[in-house]
Amino acid sequence: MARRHDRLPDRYHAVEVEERWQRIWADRRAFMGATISRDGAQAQRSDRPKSYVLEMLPYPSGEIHMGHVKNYTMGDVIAHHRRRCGAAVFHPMGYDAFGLPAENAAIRTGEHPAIVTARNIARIRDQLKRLGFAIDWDTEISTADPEYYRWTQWIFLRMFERGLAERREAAVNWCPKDQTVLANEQVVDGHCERCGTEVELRQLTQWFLRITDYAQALLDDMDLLDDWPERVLAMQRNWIGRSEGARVLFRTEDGAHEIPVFTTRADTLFGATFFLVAPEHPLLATLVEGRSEADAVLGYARAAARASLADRSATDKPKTGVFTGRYVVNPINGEQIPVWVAEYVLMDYGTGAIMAVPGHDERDFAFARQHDLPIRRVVADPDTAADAPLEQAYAGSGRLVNSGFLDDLAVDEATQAAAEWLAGRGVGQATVGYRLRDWLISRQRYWGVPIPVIHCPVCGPVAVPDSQLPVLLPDVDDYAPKGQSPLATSAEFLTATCPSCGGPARRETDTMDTFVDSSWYYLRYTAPHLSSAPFERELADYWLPVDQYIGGVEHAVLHLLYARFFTKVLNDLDLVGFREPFARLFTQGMIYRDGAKMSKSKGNVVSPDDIVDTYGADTLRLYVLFMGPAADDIEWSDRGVVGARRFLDRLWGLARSADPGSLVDRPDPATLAGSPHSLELLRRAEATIAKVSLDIGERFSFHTAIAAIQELVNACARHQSEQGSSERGGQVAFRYAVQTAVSVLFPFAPHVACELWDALGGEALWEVSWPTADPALLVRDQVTLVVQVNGKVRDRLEAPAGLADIAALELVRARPKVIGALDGKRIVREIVVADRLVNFVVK
RNA sequence: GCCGGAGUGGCGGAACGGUAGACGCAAGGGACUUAAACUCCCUGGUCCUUCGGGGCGUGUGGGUUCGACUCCCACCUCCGGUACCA
Repeated sequence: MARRHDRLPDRYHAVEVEERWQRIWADRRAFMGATISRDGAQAQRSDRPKSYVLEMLPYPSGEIHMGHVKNYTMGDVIAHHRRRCGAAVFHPMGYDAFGLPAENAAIRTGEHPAIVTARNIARIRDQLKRLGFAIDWDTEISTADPEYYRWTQWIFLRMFERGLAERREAAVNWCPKDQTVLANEQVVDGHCERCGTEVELRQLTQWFLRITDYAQALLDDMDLLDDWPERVLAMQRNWIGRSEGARVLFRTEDGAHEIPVFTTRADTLFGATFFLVAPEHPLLATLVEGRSEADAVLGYARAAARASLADRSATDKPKTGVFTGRYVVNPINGEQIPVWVAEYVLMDYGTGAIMAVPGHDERDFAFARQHDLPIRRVVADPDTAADAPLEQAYAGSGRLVNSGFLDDLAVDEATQAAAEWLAGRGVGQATVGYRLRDWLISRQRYWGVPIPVIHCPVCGPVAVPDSQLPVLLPDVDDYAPKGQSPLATSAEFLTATCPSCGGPARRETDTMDTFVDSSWYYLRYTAPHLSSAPFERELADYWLPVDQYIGGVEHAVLHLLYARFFTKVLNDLDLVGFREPFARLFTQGMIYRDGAKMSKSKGNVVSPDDIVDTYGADTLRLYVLFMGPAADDIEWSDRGVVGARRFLDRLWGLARSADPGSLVDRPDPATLAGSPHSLELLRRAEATIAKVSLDIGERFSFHTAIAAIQELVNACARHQSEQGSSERGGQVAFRYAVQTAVSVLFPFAPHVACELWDALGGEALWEVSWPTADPALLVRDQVTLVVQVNGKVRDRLEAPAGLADIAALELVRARPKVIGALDGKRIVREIVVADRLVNFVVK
């Protein structure tokens, strides 16, 4: 390649340098060749190890923010490092392009969401390119592209065939502002995750994906996720909420109905003094039919149904309830206990009915006190009498009392004995409950994937045949939500023929939750243009699981759980050969400013574009990673950016003083004998290689890697000012050190690194093998020995490395400070840590 | 309440059980400049000091160890997740 300058300009003009190298990389297709051919037909056969580096795909809201910059810079650093270490790297990009913001913009302006989205994508693509990310742009995808979403529909149909997608009535979360239902995971503290509006519960017929069928698998396979952050695993574990217990059958006093309950405390069955059902319990109306209590009970249930989710789930209010006038029989002792309806019993956990044991459950205790129901002790610790009254629920350990055949057993023994007893009589059995609920995916909104189903009055819901996919989004006049999907306003779309009986039918008008789209995108990248299938198994099995996935922790129980679920389903359908999509996960921290998350409404946003304009993309990339540990939340500092730029300026100046010339090999330390500054610089260069390799490759500690490069650059400057260059071999040592700094800086600041590498006489730095340190130069020949007396530092001295303990002691004892510190003391013990310290224990 | 994580200078932070504060920001002093900016050099935890040094310092209190920011126990504070889940 022709040199552009005879020498580097004396000033570093970042934007110019960056535009130049972005052009060169694009022209040379620098980051694309290693992946897959355009039609996705064939993976490039390679004996190199593969590395799939992926960051969570952005929602194209119009602008990228600092969080994106940090996210994609981290991925880019890893991709560059792995590529130069010899891996075949796959580093794709796409857009999570369906969703509410574009649709809401369309409602305001009348512009089609597709146009809004296309414009936003173009803008974001430009911004990403301007930051110089080494992305394989040939594999770019958009989830709103019909060629993508036809496969989202296809996967849905495979789930439908297997009974994993089903339509059923349930109490669901309804956001009155967005006019749509929401998944459980999208409700935060009773409010809509998107817009913050209080969520209502509505009884509706909706589409669900049966993620609960996979609750145990999602839990079990966490064993495969060693390299996931503990907190994400903990959140998922928590969310799935497995609890072991028993299902116990209670029968109404007239024997007409069976009502099962779930309990984790089967041992306390003798303590059940009343029975509660949720206001939504299907048997409730039947139980009170024709009774004087009916009005009160059903009125109570209706009021509960009207309450908001936040009100329903508040724990600090009185425990309300109404007696139904009915009784059930406790199977363990034949006792008849009254049935109440109570709001605190949830229809969607367990069976929607519970046996209440006020003596040993805090909530039941409160309810009993409130409504004057009996409280009976069935567990007592060794210091407590069996008939001691309870002033509060006792949930501790102890032995059973007042419990017939369970008396004297410990809690866990009794739990098991009770379960066995119930099972033996066919009135119960040990079982496992989960908190996880099925994934509600219907959305009554326009800008999403149409659910590919036709409703036939004769056949019911029928799958759209694969040959008719994609079911395209129709054009509509008005995108505004009106409690049903805008798709329903298109008569043409609505009218369909039943694929099964050929009769007139009606098309499903709901669209899918956008988290469905992003549950499989990482597979599509491996064959982004394939027209015969969502992906090709051979390619998917080659590239996946993702070797390094990077994103925000806010998706811990959303995207990350859903994607794991999808992968398991696809594995069970024998479409992929792996059970987990992301082998290693890194969750980055958020960037704050003025103590708050950056947001337009708070007016504390720093635009990446502005920083690039002022300092350059390399400075921005360097700074977002230098700010602090990548996993931590961190406060943005405008001044801090300047430091990153100053560092690049300093390196530029040093490279300029070595330019022009050609690359040098690592000098042989023997040639630097008698050149202490230069030998020291060489050692520093080697130590930097080792440190940066470790920090990028294993520790995810980018800020310390950058600090190490800064130390090397400082050492180069010192070498210059200390006349190190005039030493024998000093010029070569200096060139080598600068060259090394540029080489290892490359993943962080690729443009300026390429420019300087070019000036130093190198070529195509992105393809140059990652350097390895000479181990011989990593061991020091001079060390600082620390002398302690009783663990307190008393002296420090330079000594040759590798001294025997005796020699070290002798050397240290001769030091005046040490003599002074030991004067008049009796040495009890001497500890020598080779090449590190000597500690005298004295009295 | 339960689960997870974190507490180190003015600030972001560093430190295989072995020199606490690397690197950077901000600050003070100096050089350069008519001046400022840029750049470069020096200082920098804290208290005492006879200027040699010395005491105290990593949220608190204990413990293990020759030696603890690091390991163990108890606690405090903050952040995140979750919560009538039976």
